Amino acid sequence: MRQSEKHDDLRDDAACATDDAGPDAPSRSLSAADRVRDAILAGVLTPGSRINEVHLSRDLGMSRTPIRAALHTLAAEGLIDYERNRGFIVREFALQAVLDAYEIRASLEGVACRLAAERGLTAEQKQRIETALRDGDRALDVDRIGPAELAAYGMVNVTIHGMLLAAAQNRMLSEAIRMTINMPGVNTRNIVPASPRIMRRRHDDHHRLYDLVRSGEAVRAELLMREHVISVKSGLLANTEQRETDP
Amino acid sequence: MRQSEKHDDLRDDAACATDDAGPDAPSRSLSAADRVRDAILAGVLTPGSRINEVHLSRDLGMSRTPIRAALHTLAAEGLIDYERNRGFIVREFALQAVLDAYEIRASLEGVACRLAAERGLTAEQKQRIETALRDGDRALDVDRIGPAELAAYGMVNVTIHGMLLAAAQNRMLSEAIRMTINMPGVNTRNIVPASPRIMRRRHDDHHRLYDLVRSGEAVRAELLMREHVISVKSGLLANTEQRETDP
DNA sequence: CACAACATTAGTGTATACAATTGCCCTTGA
DNA sequence: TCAAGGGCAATTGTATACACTAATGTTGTG
Repeated sequence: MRQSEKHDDLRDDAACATDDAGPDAPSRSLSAADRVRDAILAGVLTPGSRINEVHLSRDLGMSRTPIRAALHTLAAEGLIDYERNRGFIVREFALQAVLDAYEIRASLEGVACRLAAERGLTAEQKQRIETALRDGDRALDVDRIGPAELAAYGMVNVTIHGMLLAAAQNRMLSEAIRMTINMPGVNTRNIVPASPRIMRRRHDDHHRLYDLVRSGEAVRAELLMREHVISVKSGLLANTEQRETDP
Repeated sequence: MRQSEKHDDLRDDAACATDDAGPDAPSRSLSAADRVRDAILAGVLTPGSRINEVHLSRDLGMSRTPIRAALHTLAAEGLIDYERNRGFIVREFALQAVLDAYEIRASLEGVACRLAAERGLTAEQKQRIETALRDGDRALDVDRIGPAELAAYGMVNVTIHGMLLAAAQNRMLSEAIRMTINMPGVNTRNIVPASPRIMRRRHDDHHRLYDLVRSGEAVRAELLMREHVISVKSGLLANTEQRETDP
């Protein structure tokens, strides 16, 4: 079958999954969920294609039982669709859906930021944010922003947004935001390419957000965070349009 | 065992699950997910208690396999927690979490309303909303709002919010909003008790929301919907405080 | 040649068996 | 009396077998 070839990319990593077996090793179904999720986000499993449980179980070196559990989890997360007696299908996300996801995320992170401002930051959160802010300053204060600086700034970005989200102290909020990030095409880690000027402006937002949250200016913090995230959407949109007319 | 007694309430319905077996019958795991979800939302399965797969499978008249699939789904939905080798635990929601859920929902429904205003309503959606608006007018235009009127208004409420959400044409948004509603203590169906004056004001919001969406005033629609949902939170909060000091 | 009915096969849905882990109770010793 | 340890029961994790559904190919007929 040619469908099994689609899963070939997973097989290599499969070997290393069976060897560890440490006491804290995640259960197979959890590891399977992570593996399949990564495969979808990385584009290895192409949207619209059906997921064959037998092949997948062979490739991941486990039986169908944990596989099915993982697939049900991913279905509830919205990454794959389930049809009775037809199994699971990798969900397709239109560009419009991706753009909408930024709207949703902007709104949610805005709320998170407001709650964070109302509830305050722990000493550790403050410290980690301040460190991240300095790291960001350093990464962006160079003539040429190379891959190393980009990677560093990516971590800075994750840390700051993560700390503000943690300060909101609400799990549902975290999960909803994760939904908006866990979709093909959206990825905090892979920073959308942007000019140094825009990146510095975004990082300036981080400074201002921190100041607003720390001083408890909840409404302003919410609005700025919304704008901050939406600007990424605009950048993505411009980038996409450019890419379409480019080649 | 005393744990099995906890599931007794499920057993009665279990009988009718096995008899139908129509061609369009949902798979066991789906029906199990629905059943357990309802049980949690209805408070039959108490927060904090562990879910015993064997007992549950007996009570629902199916094997553990579809049960486990259903539980994984519910875990991804956030209704229950999963701990490796310890199984599933009904999640507890503090009052603060419930209140936060309203904030999240307000924000999300606001976005939905904005998108609906931008994207427009279909003829059918318009018609169904207009019908619902009239039904609501009729239900509230009485001297004494009794259980029948309350139930009728509940359906009106669901229809209007549902149509506006559908008009937003975004699945992730729908799913995220469902998350905020599918939690114990929050329930669109069970309208929070409110005075006739407040109910009429809320329904007036519905009229204004429809007008704004229909005329494409996206920003105003978003803001009004936010306020509309938040007001329910305030009502709930006042109600809870009153109930605590009452008896 | 087109098409429909059937046979075949691939694939999902569920049940059951067994392995592994956890939690509990009882014993034993200080 | 209490703490530590060990064994047993309960419960979860995974594998496998089988039933059932859907898809596919094949063959016979108009």
